[in-house]
Amino acid sequence: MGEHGGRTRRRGGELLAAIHAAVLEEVVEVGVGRLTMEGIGRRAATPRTTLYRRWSDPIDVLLDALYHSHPVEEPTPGADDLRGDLIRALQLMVTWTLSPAGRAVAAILTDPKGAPKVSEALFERVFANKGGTFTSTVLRHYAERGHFPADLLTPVVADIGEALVTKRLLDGAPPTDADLADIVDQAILPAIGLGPCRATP
Amino acid sequence: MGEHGGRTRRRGGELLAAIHAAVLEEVVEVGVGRLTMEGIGRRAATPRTTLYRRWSDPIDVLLDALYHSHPVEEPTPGADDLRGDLIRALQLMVTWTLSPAGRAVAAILTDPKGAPKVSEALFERVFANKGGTFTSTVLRHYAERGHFPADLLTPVVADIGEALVTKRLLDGAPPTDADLADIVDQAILPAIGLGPCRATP
DNA sequence: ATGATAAGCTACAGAAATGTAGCTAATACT
DNA sequence: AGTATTAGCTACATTTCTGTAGCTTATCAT
Repeated sequence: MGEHGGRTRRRGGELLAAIHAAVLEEVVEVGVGRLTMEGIGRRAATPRTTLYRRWSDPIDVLLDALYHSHPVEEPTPGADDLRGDLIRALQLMVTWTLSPAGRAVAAILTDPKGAPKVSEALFERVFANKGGTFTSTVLRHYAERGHFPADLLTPVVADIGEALVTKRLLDGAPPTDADLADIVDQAILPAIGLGPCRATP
Repeated sequence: MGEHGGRTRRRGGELLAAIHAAVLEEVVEVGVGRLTMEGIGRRAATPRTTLYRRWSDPIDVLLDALYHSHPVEEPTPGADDLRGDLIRALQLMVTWTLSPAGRAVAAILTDPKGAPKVSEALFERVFANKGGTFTSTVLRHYAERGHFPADLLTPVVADIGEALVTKRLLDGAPPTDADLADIVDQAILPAIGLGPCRATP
C-alpha cells in the first residue's frame, strides 16, 4: 500500500513504531527526568489522548519502546583469534550503545530518579543479564581453552574493556576501531598476561 | 517568638551556604533536568524571591554552588611506592566523587541537556583541567623516574583506573579499598609491565 | 456497503513552576 | 539609637503538563 498519499491517519503498528521512535529520541534529548506525554506526543505528531489510551505515563511508553527494540547482540567467539574477537566484542558494544535504544538505556541508567521502577525492568528485558558481558563472553571462551590462565580472569579484568569504552562514551568521544584496538592491546591483553612485559616482581 | 537562639533569620554567608547545600542535594536527588527554583527554595527553606534576587535560573545557582565547593584534591606521589600511591590516588577519586559536589558533577555530566552551558563552566572552574588526572599524575611521576618504560603510559593506560572506578560507581557499588587494590594489581600494573606475566608474544 | 475499531481533535479543571512586584520586619553597620 | 540592607511573605498573571471526557472521522474487516 502507498505509504502516503491516500492514508491520512496512522494506525496500529505504524503509529506504534512512530511513538516508540519518538520516546527514544525524546529521552535522549531531554533525559528521563523531563520526559512528558506532551513531549512524546508532540514529537510523534499524535495527541496526548492517544497515548493515554495505551499507557499510563511517559515511563510506561519508554519501557514499551525498549521492550520492542532489538536486543543486544551477543559476541560469538571464533576459533583462534582472541585479539580480534575482543575488538569485535567492543565494536558490538559501541554499536549498540550508539543506537537509539542504547542511548535511551544510558539516559535511564544515569538518571537519579529512574532507579527503582525502570532499572529493574531494564535488566529483566533489554539486557537479559547480558549487561557488560561483551568481552567477558570472549575471555571466558579462550580461558576455558587454555589460551591464558583462567585465574587471571577476575571481575576487574572482565570489566576493563567495557569500563574504558564507557569512559570514552561519557567523555563524548565514541571510540574508533583504532581506539578499541589500543584498549585491547594496552589494557586487556596485558592483564591476562599476553602483553608488553618487561619485569616480573 | 524565637524558639531557640536569638536569630530567626539567616543572612549573607549563612543563607548562601544553606542554598548551596540545597542545590547540590537537589541535583543529586532529581537530576539537572528537574532542577527548579521552587525545589531549591523549598529545600533551603527560603522563598523563591530570595533566589531570584541573586540568580537568574536553577543552573546559575548550581554553578555558583560548585564554584564555592572545595576543589578536587590532587594526588601527591611519595618516594618509592607506586602501588600505594596509585591506590591512594583512586581513594582520592572515590572520596571526591561521593562528596556532594562530586555527586552533583556526576549528575551534570551525565545529563543530556546540560552539555553546552554547564559542562564548559565545569571544566574551567571545578576541574581546572584536573578531570581524570588522579592516577596519571602518579604514573607520570614514576615513569619519569624510570620505574617503568614511559612509552607504556598511553592515553588508554592513563584511564584504566578512573574508568574502572567510574564503572563501579555507575553500577551503584562504590569500590572498597580492597577493590581499588585489585584494580591497581590486576589492571594498571600489568599494563605498565609490572604484573602477572606468563608469555611475551 | 456497513459497522466496529481506533485515531484525531477540542475542551477543561487542576497542579506546578515561572518571573515580577510590593510590603514587612529582622539583622548589621555606624 | 538610627538607618540601610536584605530576608521573609503574599499575591498574581503565565506557562506547561496532567488526566479525563466527548465528539468526529479515517481505516479495517466482513
